[in-house]
Amino acid sequence: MGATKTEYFTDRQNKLATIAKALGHPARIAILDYLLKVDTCICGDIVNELPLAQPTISQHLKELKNAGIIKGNIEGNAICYCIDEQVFGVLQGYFTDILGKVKTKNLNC
Amino acid sequence: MGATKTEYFTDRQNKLATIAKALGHPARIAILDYLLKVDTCICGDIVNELPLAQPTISQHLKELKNAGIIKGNIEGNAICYCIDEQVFGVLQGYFTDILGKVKTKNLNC
DNA sequence: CTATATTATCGTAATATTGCAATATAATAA
DNA sequence: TTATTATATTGCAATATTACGATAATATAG
Repeated sequence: MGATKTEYFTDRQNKLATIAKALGHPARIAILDYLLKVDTCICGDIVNELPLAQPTISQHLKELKNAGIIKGNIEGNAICYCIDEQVFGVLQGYFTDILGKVKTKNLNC
Repeated sequence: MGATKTEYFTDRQNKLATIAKALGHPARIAILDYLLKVDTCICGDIVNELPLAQPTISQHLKELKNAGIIKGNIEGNAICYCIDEQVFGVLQGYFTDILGKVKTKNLNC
């Protein structure tokens, strides 16, 4: 036990959960905030911006990348990270859908 | 080590991460899907809808409730759960904001 | 070649999550 | 009162996540 039973759920449910899970850590939200703040997408200074050790940030970046939230390109001896806007389109679509359903159904507890 | 260092991040970052984390499990996405599918918000049959044991579902419901994603009211000997649309408004705002920034900045890797 | 700089990976400890059986709690029904 | 029904809590085992020091890998600079 202890492992998520992904086989019991649909692809869509698993995919949404994967994206949400990747966003479910303040350091990763902070990384996205920083990526949005800087104008360039050469992001070799994320390590200096966050109060976490370099291996930890590298790990968080990897998770964001695995979930398809950011993309990374090798640029000389640095790596250029930037947000993959497609994923946010998917998420926004999901929430818009939920909001629409909630409003038309007028569910009240 | 091992615990998330929430004290290093802003309230907004922690709050967003908490909501996203709560959505980061397929069972909890499935619960939300079901809450949207049924017309009533008397939801005592979630246990029969999902392939998980009753204590597990109770735990997932608790997490969704703690994150402010659903609300629950006692209704006789059952409990009526429904989605709290406010949270989705917050999330949608966040993603709309991100999408706007990404598009105006034209970040490409 | 030898630094230096940047990022990734390995190994490991601390902590959190997931899932369920057993049990408890609370409201209603008989 | 004693069922019955619905949900929550406890306790525990299996697994995952978080964080970091040490080290590896890769590219550039000198």
